[in-house]
Amino acid sequence: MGNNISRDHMARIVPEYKQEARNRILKAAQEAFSETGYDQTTMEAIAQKLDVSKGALYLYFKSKEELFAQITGARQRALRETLQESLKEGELLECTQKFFDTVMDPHNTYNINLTFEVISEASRNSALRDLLFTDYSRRLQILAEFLDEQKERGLIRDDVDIGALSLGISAMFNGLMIGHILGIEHEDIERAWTGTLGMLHSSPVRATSLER
Amino acid sequence: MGNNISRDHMARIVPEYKQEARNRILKAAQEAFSETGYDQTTMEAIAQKLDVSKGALYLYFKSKEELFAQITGARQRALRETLQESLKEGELLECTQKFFDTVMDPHNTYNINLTFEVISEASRNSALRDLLFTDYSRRLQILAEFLDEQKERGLIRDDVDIGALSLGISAMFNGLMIGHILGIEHEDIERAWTGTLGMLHSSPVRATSLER
Amino acid sequence: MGNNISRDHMARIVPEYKQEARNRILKAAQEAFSETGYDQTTMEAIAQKLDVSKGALYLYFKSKEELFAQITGARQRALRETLQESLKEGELLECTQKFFDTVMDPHNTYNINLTFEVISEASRNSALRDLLFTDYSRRLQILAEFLDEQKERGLIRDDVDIGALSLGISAMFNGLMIGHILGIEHEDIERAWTGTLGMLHSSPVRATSLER
Amino acid sequence: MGNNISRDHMARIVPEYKQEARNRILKAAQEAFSETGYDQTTMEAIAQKLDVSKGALYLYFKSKEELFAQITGARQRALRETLQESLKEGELLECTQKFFDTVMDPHNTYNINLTFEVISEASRNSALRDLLFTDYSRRLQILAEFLDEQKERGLIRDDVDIGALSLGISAMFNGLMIGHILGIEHEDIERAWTGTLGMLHSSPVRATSLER
DNA sequence: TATGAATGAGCATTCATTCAT
DNA sequence: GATGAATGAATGCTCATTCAT
Repeated sequence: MGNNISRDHMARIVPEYKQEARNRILKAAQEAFSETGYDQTTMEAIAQKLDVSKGALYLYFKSKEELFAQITGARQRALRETLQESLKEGELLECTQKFFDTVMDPHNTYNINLTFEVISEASRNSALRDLLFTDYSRRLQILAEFLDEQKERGLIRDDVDIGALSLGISAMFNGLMIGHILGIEHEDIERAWTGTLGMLHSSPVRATSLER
Repeated sequence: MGNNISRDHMARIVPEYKQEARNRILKAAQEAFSETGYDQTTMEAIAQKLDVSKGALYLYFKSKEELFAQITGARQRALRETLQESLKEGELLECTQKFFDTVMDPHNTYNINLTFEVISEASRNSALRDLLFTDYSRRLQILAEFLDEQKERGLIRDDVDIGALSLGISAMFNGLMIGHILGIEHEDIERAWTGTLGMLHSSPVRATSLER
Repeated sequence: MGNNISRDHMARIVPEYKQEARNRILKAAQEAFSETGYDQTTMEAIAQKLDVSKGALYLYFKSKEELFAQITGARQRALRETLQESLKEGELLECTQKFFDTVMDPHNTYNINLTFEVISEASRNSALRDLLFTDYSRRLQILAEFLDEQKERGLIRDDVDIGALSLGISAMFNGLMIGHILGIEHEDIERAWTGTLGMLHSSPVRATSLER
Repeated sequence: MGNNISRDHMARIVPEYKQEARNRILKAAQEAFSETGYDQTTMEAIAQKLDVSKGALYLYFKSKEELFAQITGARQRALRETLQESLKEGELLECTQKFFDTVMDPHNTYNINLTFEVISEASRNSALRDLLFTDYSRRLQILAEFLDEQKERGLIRDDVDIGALSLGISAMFNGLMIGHILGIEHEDIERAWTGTLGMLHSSPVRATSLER
């Protein structure tokens, strides 16, 4: 009788305890939400995953809604960091491939299924929508800066509209995640990703060859 | 007291009556689901949209779940038809633009919001997932055939992997719908769509010109 | 399976059915509230008294709070009517005695215990307080008019402040109800009521006798 | 970290400490109960008023119920003392006026609102009811003795039933407290109190003096 | 065919109380 | 003595579904 949320991991009195407990809940809740969806996931189910009472969850989050919001926020941050990390150096194909692999990696915390739960919810919840919009814009900005640099280095044709291209690329990525959820083979998705990006990428090369 | 589902539109005894009533329900339900999401939409709300009793809905559909499934099926069919219609003749950019405009048209029955509700649900419901997968594959097939034809007509480079390209294009389309939901301006989305497709498209043209 | 709230009393389709059902719920709820208090009374308990499901209650009242408010309103109306009825004709002692007996009558719908539940609640709920204040004022008005008439008929001394007297009398009545709840014998309460009122009443008589 | 209940007021080891702590809790709890009612007041809220942990309350009172019972007991004692103090010397009107003013004084610890919370509870809890009955009887006794004395001094007519009168007077007082809660103006209440008592009081005096 | 009253299982949230530290 | 994390039982309310009429 009397488990505690971060069982045997940390003494209940140390200050880190609360943060650790919150994180455990966030993780379990993300898992649960991605398995059964926001509405169908009960607080009871989340508590059971942690072998803890329902009441305990409310010591850390004041409602199911807040729990979900926190998860969404964390996911957005994680996604942005992954993107920044991936685009640190290298060429377009290589970098996007890195991003792609990291996000698609099933061991990753970032759970793709949940993405559509969130988007679905955003289509009716303007606060959430605004949050996602802001984050999405920021990611587009990061990608656009990267592409600009590539352009300067002559790896992308001069006449390319970087704004359009970054939105196009990010859209394709999101779209492939849908394909992934629907059961498209990983190998097909990867081929589409590199193949299509390759087409985009190769054009300037050809163009360059023209200059000869 | 007591409207009936196809109020004065058709005699209740003729066989078409039943179909007509079903369609009215499907339409109201799709609207309701896209406004409030599957779980948050009550049968009561759907019934109220039709000015009909809750019980009446169960005369035509055996459960909320079946109602949703039927809607999904109808949406898939509609989407396929739109695609076929759009690709009937013309060139890539022109055809995809037509498709894009038709689907994005807010007057269209096909409600984009609902798409993510469905995908979200599919991520946990394998029967639904299989249904969507089949339909998605069929659409990819249609697109691939179209692209093949373009290739034969020399409008696409010989070395392009059509399977990858069709998946890439369709993914981009889906991804742009996400952007749309999140509030990206319609004009930006259109620019990304035509811009990126243009890049794909133009390369072979350049390549072709080289061969001369 | 499938009781209905006004079991065998009325067909479910007739329009009076709903009113009848509401009344039954109001009655059961009033009983329950007076037995266990507002907070401690569960909707479940009320439903059980009626041998009905909890959900059924919500077909007639949108919340526990509304149910309580309706009961309070009905009680206020009943009390006013009793007062008006009692003061229709006769002299002070006789009339107030009639009022007293009617309200104290345990067979009466008006449940005294509940009164203090309501007052207690009113001490923190200004909307309820305002409602009670309005009703109380109205009753005071009715009593004052009665006393005025008595005064004109010479049954009450000329120099008596009718406003003060009516508030004093009504307060005494309310105070005796408290005594009743605490277990003071009915006979003692009655003696206090008539005895004290008698003192008030007799004064003018004596005064009158002075005029001889 | 960790205030203790009688913060710096007293060393924790001395025996008085415990009593001091109890009193602080009783005071805070009475305040809380009168603000939000017994059921709606949480132990958490009481603890917060004292800037103390919930658990601490249980070191001094074994349950919420006991806490409430102790408060009730203290209130009864205080009320009796006030009554005795007020009736020590002087005439009826003067004495009762003193009592009235003391109890109604908002700076008084004795919180009127709570009275009805207690009565309400008593209507369903026989142990509490018995307690209140005993105390009430004792107060009636004190008042009766006072009135008897007044009678002997010829200030009250010989034929007055002192038992009835004391109950009547005390009831009127209680009833006026209800009026006070409902928002009757203080001045009206006072007028009713002195006015009605004045009638009781003056009549026999007049009558008596006449008969001589 | 259509109604709408009724059901009953379910769920988020609250809170008095306990107890390891 | 004091804390505060954790419990677990409760409770108001909802809603898909059924069924008598």
